[in-house]
Amino acid sequence: MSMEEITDQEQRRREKLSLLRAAGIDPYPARNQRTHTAKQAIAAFEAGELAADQAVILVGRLVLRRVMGKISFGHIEDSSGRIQVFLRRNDLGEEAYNNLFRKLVDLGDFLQVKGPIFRTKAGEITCNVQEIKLIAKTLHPMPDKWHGVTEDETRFRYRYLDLMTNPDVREIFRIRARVVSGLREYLDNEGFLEVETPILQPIYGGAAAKPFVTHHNQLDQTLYLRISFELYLKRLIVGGFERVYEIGRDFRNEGVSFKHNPEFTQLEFYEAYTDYQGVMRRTEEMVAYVVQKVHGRMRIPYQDGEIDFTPPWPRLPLREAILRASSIDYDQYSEAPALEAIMRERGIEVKPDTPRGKLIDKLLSHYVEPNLIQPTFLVDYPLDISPLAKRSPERVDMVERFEGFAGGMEICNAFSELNDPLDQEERFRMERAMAAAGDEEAHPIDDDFVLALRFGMPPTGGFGMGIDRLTMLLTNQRSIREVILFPHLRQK
RNA sequence: GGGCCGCUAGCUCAAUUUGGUAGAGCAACGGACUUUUAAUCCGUGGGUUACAGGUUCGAGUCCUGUGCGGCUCACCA
Repeated sequence: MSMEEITDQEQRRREKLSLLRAAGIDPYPARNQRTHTAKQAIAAFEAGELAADQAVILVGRLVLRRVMGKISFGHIEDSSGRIQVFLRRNDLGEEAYNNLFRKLVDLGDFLQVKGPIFRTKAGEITCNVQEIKLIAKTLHPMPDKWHGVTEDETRFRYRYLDLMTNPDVREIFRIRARVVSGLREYLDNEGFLEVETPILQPIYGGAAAKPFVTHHNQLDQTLYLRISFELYLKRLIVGGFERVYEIGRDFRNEGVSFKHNPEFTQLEFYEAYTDYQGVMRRTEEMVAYVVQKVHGRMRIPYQDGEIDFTPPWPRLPLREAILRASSIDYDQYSEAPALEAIMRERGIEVKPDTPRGKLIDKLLSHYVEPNLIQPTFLVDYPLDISPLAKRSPERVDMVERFEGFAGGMEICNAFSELNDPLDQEERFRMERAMAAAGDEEAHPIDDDFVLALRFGMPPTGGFGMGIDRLTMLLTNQRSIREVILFPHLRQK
């Protein structure tokens, strides 16, 4: 789309702008009037609340126009919807009808119209316009009135055009807002305190990811955009809040794909005096609450099928899930090289010297994740990819952790939080060893966080969920770009 | 980062199997039209075919490179 050059069509609109000004009409007046939205006017008419000669004042964008000589029909659109307008030269006069509406008003312009509501012969509820006022002139021609814009690049880069012409897209973002408010409502009702923690962090942590790096000029300090909220929220549990949550943006300096955007919205909550089992129950209850609030039912369409969010969701040990899907029992391969070898035999690309936990994670995403369409919890994860989770009492190499899946995607991750400061210190040392061995996503040591744990943190369950992915599920979208208003794109 | 696909008028799309004057609908402009529904009818203008090279008498079409986008693999959530 060319935004740089002035096309002949835009040139004509600019000429109209001059003609309007010459006629003493302000094309961008500061004020307008309005008595009803389009939807309110239609509802009031249908309810018989409007007298036959009672004028309403409507505003909106002119989106369709049918000029038939001395009468015209059109549709104006506001955020509540569209309403038909009917204009007659005999009512409006030559000046307003011919010189303004027919000659100087274009599709896309914002209008204020005043007149009574009636029903046409064809049965459409319509405003019989007696007065018309231009309240904002557009200069660029609008997208096709029927097809709108369809090319993804145009839709994302100029999202306003997408929203302007595609009602389904507007609906996605209305649902997204209800998802977020539903989560807040659930957590607020359960006594969770909403908090805000630093986005600019001197030490990043709480996830395995590469950060964005920035710099504070005056303090001459390196800062990282957060990759999670975890370590700060746990400090608040140490401080005595028992239930806290944050909804906000995380930043990860990694690849972009249909399910990854460099910045994405995350919900994390931490709850003292519970464990990962308690968090699992809360997760299915919370998601079910949101699904019910957004859709009014538990079964919703997704891709070719349906997803049923009715709790309880199946719990399946990670080892068993992988065993079933691949017939590989990773407990039979206690050393990474052996596991690596069998994976190579199966034709899975594996980098040499990948740690065992990462191999298991790869088995999960390769064999299991795409097939987990119905909500499912996988439980009991390897310790070496979970440096902040509490050890399983039964096995030293496992932690009390689960991930939730639906629609073939991971949507959440949670565990019994590690609150043993000395164990945490040791885990950080293991991460440092991995970093030394070349793992760019190894968790950096955070001594300040360990200090907080030394002051004592109660047993705590913690949880994180990608809001974008939950929204994908609840709006039946296959790409994260469809649920982020301005997804990341390369500069043109 | 690798592989595959795409980019044509303001918008949506065409353009005979290596090639022969780049078209349509909507939108715009001029005209007709007092109950239309993506109004209809008559007429007119609008293009550096993403960009840069190359092959050819001749390139939207074939070749090479670049940019942007999509899918996919790798990486990840």
